[in-house]
Amino acid sequence: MTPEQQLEHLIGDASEVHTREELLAKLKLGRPLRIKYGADPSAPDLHLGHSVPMMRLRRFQELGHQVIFIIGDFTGRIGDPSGRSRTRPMLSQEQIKRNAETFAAQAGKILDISACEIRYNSEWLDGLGSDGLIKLASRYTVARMLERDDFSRRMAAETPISIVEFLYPLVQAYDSVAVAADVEVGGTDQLFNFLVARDIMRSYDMEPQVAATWTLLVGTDGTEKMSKSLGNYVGIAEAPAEMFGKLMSISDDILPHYYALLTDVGFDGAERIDRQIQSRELHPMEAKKRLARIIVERYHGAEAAAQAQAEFEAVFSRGELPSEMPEHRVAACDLEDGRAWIVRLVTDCGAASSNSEARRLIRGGGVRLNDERIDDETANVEVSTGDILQVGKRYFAKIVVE
RNA sequence: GGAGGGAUGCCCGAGUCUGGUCAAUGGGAGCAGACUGUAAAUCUGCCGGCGAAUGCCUACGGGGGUUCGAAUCCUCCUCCCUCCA
Repeated sequence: MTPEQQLEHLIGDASEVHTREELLAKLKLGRPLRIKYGADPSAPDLHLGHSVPMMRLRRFQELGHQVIFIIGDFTGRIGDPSGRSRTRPMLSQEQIKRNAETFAAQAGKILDISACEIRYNSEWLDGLGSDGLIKLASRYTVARMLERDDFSRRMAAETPISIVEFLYPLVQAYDSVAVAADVEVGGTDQLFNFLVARDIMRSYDMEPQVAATWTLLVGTDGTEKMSKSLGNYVGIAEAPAEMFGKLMSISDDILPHYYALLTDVGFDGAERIDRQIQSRELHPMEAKKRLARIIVERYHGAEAAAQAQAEFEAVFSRGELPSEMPEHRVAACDLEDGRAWIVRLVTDCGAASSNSEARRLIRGGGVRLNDERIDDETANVEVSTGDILQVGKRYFAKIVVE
């Protein structure tokens, strides 16, 4: 590949790059570039949102560049303001260590983790000292800090902004100095931080890193960005069936968005699929199944993906029972004349978190025993081994009396 | 340092002047049901906990108080915001 082709391959689908010219110049040097990616020390469960920049990192890696993961253990102790309206909880050192290990294990599903450099930023930040920190802070101004959209929004909304939040971009910028980053990649929410890093690097007489950001993946709810705390995520480590199901439940509207960011078809391919759907050549459900198949395959292999699809079609299209169901054991001595209170049954098997919730589900008609709806919350139902308890569309359990 | 405003359920936000009828109006999110393609849209119900139930417990930033009774009144504390310096 020529440097120009490499450029296109690497950042062709990025939403912002500062600057393409600089990256091209760096690629022409012919040496392995140092590609920085800041790993969140508080989110050990990676989801598809994380996979977007990571898939791009893999491309860098395939072209012989050096990927550097920065575990923000130091910054994790401060709390990260990026794109959120609330400061994060602080984490303990052991917690961070454990998270970093899960991170590496999960990231390894996307790229070659053994070829990555994994660094903790406490390595250089602990030794910085208060004078070092103040000197670092003197390299930037409050006015420039306030340019950040998140800060101005929070000022307007009268929500507090802590001073440490001003420090965070600086410290993160210092990471780039410490590892001599050539390129930093991440989501668009990181753009501000990346650009601060460019300024800070310049002030250290270093060549500024190239900042490349990709659109944030929208969550399964179709509106907010994918995040664990919003519960709209598909985890990389999730079981094939879960993954497949979650992907099938996304809104049609975001289907092209998912294709573009999560598969190799690219923006053009995603657009083509969208056109086929518009012209009714392709059923949206079919397009969604293909997408789910591709993604499950990436994390679990072709066989598991095929199985997940078959299972999905059986359970949700044809209304059959799942091939595997968790067993719910009931002690015979807890039964009266072979009967159990339906509310207890639903709560005990874990389908409801409280009796009140179980009552609601029952009243709402969401509970079935052997395919028969039970809507009386006071019912004492006869149970025996092999009975199937269903709560909502997705929860099934096989009852075992012992 | 001074002056003023505020803190309510997952989130937003009424209620506070004129104490009880407040588990607390309304919206959003969420859950279940109907319709479907486990899509969207729409419609219906639910939406603190425990109880078969009259009911009981916990909850309106925290403590103390007034009262038969407090989200609502008094008091101290904590935190946030705005303006001035």
